[in-house]
Amino acid sequence: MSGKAKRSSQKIRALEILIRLKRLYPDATCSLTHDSPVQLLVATILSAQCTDERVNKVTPDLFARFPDAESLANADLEELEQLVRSTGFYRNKAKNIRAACRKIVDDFDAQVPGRMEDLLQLSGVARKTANVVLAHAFGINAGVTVDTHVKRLSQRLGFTKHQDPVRIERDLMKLLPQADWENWSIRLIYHGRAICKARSPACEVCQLADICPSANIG
DNA sequence: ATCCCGAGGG
DNA sequence: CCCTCTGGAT
Repeated sequence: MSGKAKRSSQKIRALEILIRLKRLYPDATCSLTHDSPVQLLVATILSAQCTDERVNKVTPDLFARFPDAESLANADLEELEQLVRSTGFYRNKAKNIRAACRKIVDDFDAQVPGRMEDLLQLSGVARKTANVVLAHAFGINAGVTVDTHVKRLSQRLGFTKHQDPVRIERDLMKLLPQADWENWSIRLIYHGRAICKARSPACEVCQLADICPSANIG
């Protein structure tokens, strides 16, 4: 098959997968609890190498104490560290959250910027976090959110051979219509959590097994 | 490439 | 014990 024909068939397979995942997870959405763009930004920074479930356990106390960019920008670092401690990497996360909020207050009129270019200037924010904020706080499909689940499932499904999240994102952006970029990410994350687990994928009950090159049935 | 880092599962 | 969880900076 020619390269062009191969890409075309991959696109068709990707859309079929998306149809099935929409049926499996019709109400899939961002599962980080938040009341504002800055709270979503902070929750997303905290979600690095940590389940959303655990992030959601610390954010109620965190946002009760520091509800907005101004209070987070002026937070006592030790107190901030203790509030986010159980999410892991807590020194980096606390430092990044405070620094990012200081920049938001100083340079962006205390409002989370709605542009990729600006978000990437905030400490602790790279494309993954920026894509989450743009998609769920601003409704902007700037790219494909590539976290550990999207990376693993996209590889297993045969849609990228790369390891670098930026290259994986580029492959997925070519593969999918822009309107489905965030649909892809959110559904793959749900499916990765429930079925296509890192350690022991449940291929026996996976609804994608018949069109997955990595499926291992019996 | 390496470091940051806690909590839970197997 | 080892691996994984919605990564990012050096």
